[in-house]
Amino acid sequence: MLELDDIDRALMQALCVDATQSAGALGRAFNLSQPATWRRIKRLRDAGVFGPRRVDLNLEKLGVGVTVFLGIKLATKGRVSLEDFERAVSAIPEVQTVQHVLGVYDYRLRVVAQDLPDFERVLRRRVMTLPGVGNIEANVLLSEERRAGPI
Amino acid sequence: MLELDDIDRALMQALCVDATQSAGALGRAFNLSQPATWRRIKRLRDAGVFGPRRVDLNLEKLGVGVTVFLGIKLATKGRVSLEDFERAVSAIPEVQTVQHVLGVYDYRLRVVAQDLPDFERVLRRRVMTLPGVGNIEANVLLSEERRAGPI
DNA sequence: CTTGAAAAGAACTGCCT
DNA sequence: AGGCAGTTCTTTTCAAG
Repeated sequence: MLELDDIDRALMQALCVDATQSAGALGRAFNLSQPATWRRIKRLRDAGVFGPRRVDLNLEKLGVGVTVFLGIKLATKGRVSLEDFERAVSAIPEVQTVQHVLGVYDYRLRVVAQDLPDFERVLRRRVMTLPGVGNIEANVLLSEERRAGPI
Repeated sequence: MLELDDIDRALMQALCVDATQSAGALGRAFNLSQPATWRRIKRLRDAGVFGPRRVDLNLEKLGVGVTVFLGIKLATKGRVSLEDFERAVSAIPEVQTVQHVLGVYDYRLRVVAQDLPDFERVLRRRVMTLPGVGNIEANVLLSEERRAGPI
């Protein structure tokens, strides 16, 4: 198992927030030289702790005004209907994330739209017509704080 | 307002999935030269459509086995109790994301833990003792598909 | 728009404490 | 383990067609 000290954790956290930072810049924050920092990052990378690097979109600049979380309970379950549902939901461009969950809902969707009228269109014409959909609950995003994680 | 053509959209989408790709590599996918691609990306970047670049953590490698979404309804609302709640929830290291929402819940939390017993500890000792908490609903993540977005 | 080349910066290596 | 000095590679920028 991988051993992590406080500096490793701090490096991971910093890279989660902004992956653009170079090894040199990161090192200065911890009084480490560029190669020392680089070696630590390489060790973490080789251990596979880093997943994909992605860039977030600034949704406001793209005319996206509302983000809504939908909790969906399926009416009919079973292997086939799950796959049908997942295939159909993947075809909706406004759906950013599809999470298969266990609990109150069966699926949770993160959906974006330009405004509420636009969201209503997506909801009525795309989401409510998905195969097997039973109950739908919605939460509109007001604000969001993402953090590095527990490590 | 920023004008986007299909290539711009495809570039954005590709960068959302993997921000490591160089302008040259991206360009080859669309039969564009490296400088042409680079200029398009720079134009998008200057327009502010790209938010922070982050790296995802491979939670399994870090001993994190379960991800749970909590929907929380506050018992007492008002400006003070919201701020109290947000401050307290930010102090829980297992909380990855805090979303203030409008609808069935007041807050949604993305919480990670090593396993279910560990999650129960977090739930009982940290989450259920948060100030103002009323009702809590949980969904355990089974699988997740993230996509580029609606643009 | 293209190709080609130069400048800047980051990544990587070896050797040393 | 960390630091220093150097090399290599990529990214970024510019010149010219």
